[in-house]
Amino acid sequence: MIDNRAFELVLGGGSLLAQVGRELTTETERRLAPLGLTAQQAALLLHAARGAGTPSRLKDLVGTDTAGMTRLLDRLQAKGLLRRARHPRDRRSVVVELTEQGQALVPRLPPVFGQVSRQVFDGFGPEELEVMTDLLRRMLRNLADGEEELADGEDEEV
Amino acid sequence: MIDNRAFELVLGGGSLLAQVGRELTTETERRLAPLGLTAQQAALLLHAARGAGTPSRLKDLVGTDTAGMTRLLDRLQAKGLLRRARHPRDRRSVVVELTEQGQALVPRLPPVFGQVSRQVFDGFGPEELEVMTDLLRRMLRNLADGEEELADGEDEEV
DNA sequence: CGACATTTGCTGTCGCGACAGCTATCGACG
DNA sequence: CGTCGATAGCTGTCGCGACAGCAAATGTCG
Repeated sequence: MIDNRAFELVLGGGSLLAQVGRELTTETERRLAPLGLTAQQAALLLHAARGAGTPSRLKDLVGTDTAGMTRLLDRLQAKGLLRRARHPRDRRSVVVELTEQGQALVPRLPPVFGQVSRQVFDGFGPEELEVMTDLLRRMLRNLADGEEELADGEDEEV
Repeated sequence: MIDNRAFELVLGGGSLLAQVGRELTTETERRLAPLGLTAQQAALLLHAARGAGTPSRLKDLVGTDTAGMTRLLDRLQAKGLLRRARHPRDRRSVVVELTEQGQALVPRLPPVFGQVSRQVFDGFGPEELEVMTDLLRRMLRNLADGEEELADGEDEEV
C-alpha cells in the first residue's frame, strides 16, 4: 500500500509535493512582482476586500498563525495598503480596513491568479482537477487527524 | 477547462497545494525533532550519505539554490554532522563528507519518513499514489516550461 | 598564450512559517 | 464580585526560499 512512491513524495525538502507548492508560489510571485506584492500579501488583500475583518479570521484564510498575520499586516500597513482600526465591541480585537490604495489593487489580483492557474494546469481536464483537490484534502485531513491525536483523546477514527 | 477549482488551488498562501506541502514538512519536522534535525537537514544527510558529493549536486537533490545550500551546510557543519573538504581536481568545488556523528544519524532517518508517509497517505491505494505523482510531475513541468520561455526561445510546446 | 564566458560557492537582504512566551481583554462560573 | 480559563494580538528566535551580487577557479577559443 505505502511504497517507495509515497516515500519519495514525502522526503524532506526534495518532497515533490513541497517542491510543487513552493514553485507554484514562486511563479505567482513573479507575476505579482509588478504590483509589488507577494503571494501572501495578494491573498490577504483579496480576503480582506471581501470583508473578512479581524486578523484571527484572516489568519485561517491565508493559512498562517497569529505571529505571521501580525507581520504580514505590518508590511501591508507600511506600504499604505491597509490600516488597523479598533474593534468597537472587543478591545482585544482589531479590524482590518483597506485604504484606497489597497482597494485599487484588488481588481488587478484575480487575473494574475487566473494566469498562473492556466499555466500550471495546462493540459488538465476538469476531472483531474477534481481528483487533485480530493487527494489534497484527504492528505490534509490525515495530517490534521495526527495533530488531534496528540492533543485530544486518542481513539476515534477507526 | 480551468475553472474556480483551479483558482482555489493556486490562490496565494491559502493555496491548498502549498498548504499541504508546508504541513507535510512541518509534520515531518515534528517527528525529526528528537534527532535535532529539520526536514531539509535530514534530506541532505540522506543524499550525502549516498555519496552525492559536491554542494551543487546536492542542491538539485534537495531542491534549493546555492545560497540555501551554503547555509544548510553551515548549520550541519556547526552541529558537527559533516565537514567540507577540498575537491582534489577542481579548486572551486567542495566535497561534503559526513562525520561519524553524521553517519550515525543516517539509519534513523528513513523510518521517520516512512511513518509520515503512512500517516499522510492513510487510506490511499497504490493507484492513487500514482495519480498523485503523475499530476504533480505534470504541474512541475508546466511550471518549468514557463520559466524556459522567459529565458530561451519562445515557441516550442504544441 | 590571453581575453572572456562559465561554473562554484559565498554573502546580504527580504519575506515567510513554526514555535514559544507575553499582555490585555473577555467571558463564565462559583 | 472576583477568580480563572480562553481568546486576540504582539514580539523574539530560528530555519528556509528566492533574488542579487561577488570572487576565485576553470574552460574555451581566437
